[in-house]
Amino acid sequence: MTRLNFEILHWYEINKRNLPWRNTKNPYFVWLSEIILQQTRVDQGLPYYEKFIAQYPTIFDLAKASEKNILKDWQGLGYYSRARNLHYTAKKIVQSYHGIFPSTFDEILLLKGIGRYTAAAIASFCFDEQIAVLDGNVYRLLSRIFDIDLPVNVSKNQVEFEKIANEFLDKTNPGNFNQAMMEFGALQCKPVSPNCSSCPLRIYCLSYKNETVAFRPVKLKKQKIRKRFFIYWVLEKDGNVLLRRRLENDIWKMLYEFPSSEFPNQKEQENFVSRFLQFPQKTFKHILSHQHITATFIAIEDVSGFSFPDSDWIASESISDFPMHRLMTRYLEQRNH
DNA sequence: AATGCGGGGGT
DNA sequence: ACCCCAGCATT
Repeated sequence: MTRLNFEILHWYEINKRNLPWRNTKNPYFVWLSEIILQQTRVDQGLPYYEKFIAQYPTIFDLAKASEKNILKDWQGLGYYSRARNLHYTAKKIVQSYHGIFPSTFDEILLLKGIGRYTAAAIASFCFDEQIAVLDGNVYRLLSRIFDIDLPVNVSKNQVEFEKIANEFLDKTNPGNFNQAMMEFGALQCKPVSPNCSSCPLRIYCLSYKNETVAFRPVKLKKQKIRKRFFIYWVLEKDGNVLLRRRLENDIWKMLYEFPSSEFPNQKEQENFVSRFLQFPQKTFKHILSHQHITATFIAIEDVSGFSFPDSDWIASESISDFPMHRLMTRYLEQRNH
């Protein structure tokens, strides 16, 4: 145990948040929490975790649920493939493992929806395996402590970071140390304006010494944002509304929405919309990490002789039974006012 | 090795 | 406008 390890563990004992998945070694609970927390802040994921634990107390409950209901409970959290893989893996563990969660990194890694981070987290938290987790917090913390200028988002460098992380790992209690590393990154060694002035690692931190804290971790380029232009048809007839499910390999796969059309650019969308000014319209700008969507909802009451393939009439009052994406719920919230 | 996948919060 | 978040699957 180095002085650095000790300082991190000491800081953790004093500053750690009391989170429900920290009070258990049940791999089902830990797995569920880790899937929810992938690319998701604790504050955002916590209510979903509580809901899933209440709704599906065991992996058997999750396995026998319908994908539709699981997606419904996941609604609003994003990255919906997480929910589909969660369901797939629950069924897999019940059918092939008699409901017993595999207990080693190598076995856990084979499960769908579980990569190197999540496998290491479950193996170390639940089964005390000596393997370091490597998430955004740990990349940042290691980059700063050792002033590493290797880009963290280049897969070749992942091997090097894993080597460093596993050497750094406190082998006496790997699960606790892994959580301490992530908590330290999340609360103390924050991405922007880290709290160096009160940092117990300051005297050991090479990037602090070299005044490169603000430039660590190094990341290569940024992804380009795609702009998209949608029309949504809100078609109603006899208290029913037309709904369809997105089956394409695209955003919001398997979620429900109104029938839609897409346009290649803003001009074509505006030209089209302008032909329907006699109907109520509402336009939303919806921001995803990787796409900026402009969507115009056109409401036509009592349509007749209008039909869309691959869509179905749904009773208006039961629309909330269907898992939908955030753009849909934004429209529905606005419409109810 | 590079790209796509949500939504919320921060600066 | 840009970054970040308890990453992963696909190509």
